[in-house]
Amino acid sequence: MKSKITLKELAKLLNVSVSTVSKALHDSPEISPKTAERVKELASLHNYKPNPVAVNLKKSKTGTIGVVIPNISNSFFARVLSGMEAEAQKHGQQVITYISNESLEREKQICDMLTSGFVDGVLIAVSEETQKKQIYDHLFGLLDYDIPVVIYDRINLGLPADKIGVDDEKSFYDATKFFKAKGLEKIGLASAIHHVGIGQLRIKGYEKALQKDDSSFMATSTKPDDLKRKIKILITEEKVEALLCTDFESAIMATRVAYEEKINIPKDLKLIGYISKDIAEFLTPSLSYIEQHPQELGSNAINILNNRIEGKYQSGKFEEEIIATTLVHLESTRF
Amino acid sequence: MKSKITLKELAKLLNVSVSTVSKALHDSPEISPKTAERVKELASLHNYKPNPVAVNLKKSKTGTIGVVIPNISNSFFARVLSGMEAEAQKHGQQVITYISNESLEREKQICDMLTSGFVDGVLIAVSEETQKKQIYDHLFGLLDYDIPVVIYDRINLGLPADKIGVDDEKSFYDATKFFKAKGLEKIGLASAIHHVGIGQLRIKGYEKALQKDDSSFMATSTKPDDLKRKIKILITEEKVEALLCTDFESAIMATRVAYEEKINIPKDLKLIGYISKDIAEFLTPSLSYIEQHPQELGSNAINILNNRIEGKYQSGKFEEEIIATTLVHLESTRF
DNA sequence: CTGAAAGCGCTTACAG
DNA sequence: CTGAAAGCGCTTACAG
Repeated sequence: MKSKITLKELAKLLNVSVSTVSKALHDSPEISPKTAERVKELASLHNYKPNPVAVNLKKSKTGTIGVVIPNISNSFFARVLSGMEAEAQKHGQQVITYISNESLEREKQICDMLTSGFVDGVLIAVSEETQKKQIYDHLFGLLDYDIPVVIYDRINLGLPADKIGVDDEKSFYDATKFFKAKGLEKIGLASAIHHVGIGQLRIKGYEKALQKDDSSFMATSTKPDDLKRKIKILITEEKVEALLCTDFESAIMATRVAYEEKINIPKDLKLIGYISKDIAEFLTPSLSYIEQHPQELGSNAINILNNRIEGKYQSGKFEEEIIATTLVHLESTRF
Repeated sequence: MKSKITLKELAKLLNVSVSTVSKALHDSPEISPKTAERVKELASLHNYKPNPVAVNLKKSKTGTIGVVIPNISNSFFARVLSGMEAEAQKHGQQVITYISNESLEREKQICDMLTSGFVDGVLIAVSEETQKKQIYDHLFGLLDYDIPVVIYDRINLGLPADKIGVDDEKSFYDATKFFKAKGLEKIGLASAIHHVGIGQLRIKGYEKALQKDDSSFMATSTKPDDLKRKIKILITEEKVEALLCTDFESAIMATRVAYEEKINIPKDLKLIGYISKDIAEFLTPSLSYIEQHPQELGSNAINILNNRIEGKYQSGKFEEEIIATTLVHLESTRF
């Protein structure tokens, strides 16, 4: 076992000062080529690596970014995290992950802890509970401590911070228009997240796309049984020709109801869901979905945060980036 | 904005020394109650929190744990991470996430970086490529630097480190026996991960459970089309009565083939998959699955690592914990 | 009971 | 070109 060697030990072995070693390893022009050579040789022989904790203390930064995730089992957030991690690596930064489990209490604890200075900046998607109760004191707490914060995905909260999100409204506007252009008249919507911001935006897009004389058909509920009942009414009684689903639960539930009621997808019912690619492609039939480009969202979030950290943005003015979605057609929208 | 206050500033305001402040905040018996009181009051007034980077430097530790994940979109690993994060929080530790994307090269970079001392210990599930090529030098690199490593989930590599995994072999042994007990004779297996350790263990469990005179029926391939073709043969020509699927891909593919061939699940074909609860419950029909208790795996992994870090285990002897799986029956195994 | 000093491992302005 | 010194923010053995 090679125990980690320090600058001091290296200096002693070389009979030079610690400062000389440090400068040599940083290619300082102050150091003679000969000395630099000697130092580097021994350093690489001993596999010297500077202690990051010491470097960070000296530089008054941590080199890490805190990411707060409401629910990691949600494949969307998992992919966002993946994009963040990849981008952070490029900048030599570490990603510390915190999972709020959609709980305000947990989110408060996390934010509170982050004010101690564990991270150089924070990326957060607020929990459902936080959105519902609209309590944002803990976020202001971070801002008070001058810790840069970028809000991602769930961005319509009116907070004074940089934001990056997905074009939720337009995605459903476009999807609805797509069906109308195909001549469908009864276009429905199902949602288990109608009570949260992103759900509302998607619904808004749907409603905007309908003409004044179009009726809207909505099945919304957070309770599976209730949602199922409502979707069943839409499909069997109202006989909608297409259904837009704002989330995983409602999309799967719609598939299920169609299966149970022997409604053929896509012949009798077209379906579009807000679900992730790996699942959409594997469903039976495969489900047309709205691609949100989560990895891109993640990597861009890191970049916005880093720009903020490096003072590249004007203070008091906030960035807001919206990522365009893509409607991907699979079997469930085959005409 | 409250800029972070330091011990030194606090000391100056109180007209005492830095040492006194530090001791007072740590409830040292050396300090008079009166002074302690004064110090704590001012500290809480200014919301003082020790700079974690400085504390860590002093204590020669980082307070963080590195977690290497092959694929975060895999819901199993997402849940494992969630369990790790929750447990780490209990110990006041931070989780730094690294995603290898099943790439040996990336995994090497990560391990190499971790030797610099970013973390107190590492939890790793090695990538598929690493397993296939059986190159473990980078892991020995970590061990050389005396960084504690716990290998999770993909544990049958013969490496000198603590391990925690799932009882892959027994899970499929039990599942096969279950079908046999129900009187089924043609029990098949489908796999897209037959080339990696955990896949092999699951297959082994299946084979062990078959009597000498039972035939085995296997459809294995990493290529979707090829796998589909083979599953189709099993279902339509061999007419297996039940199918055990070792992974998400094969489970979904089996559902799909059954659908396309108009084979009714569970009437004509029983299905069990190694997929996660949230997906299993939502499929149509819902898919009986093997629960691996990923969160428990995650939290136990943290505990093993911490025990190792704290020297609670004998060095040179390694822990190996196996978590028992549970077979959860949903619609696809209804008799 | 309080404080000066050393030190964790590094970087960098300054002196020589 | 090299090194002594100060300092990042903290903790703790030691002296008084």
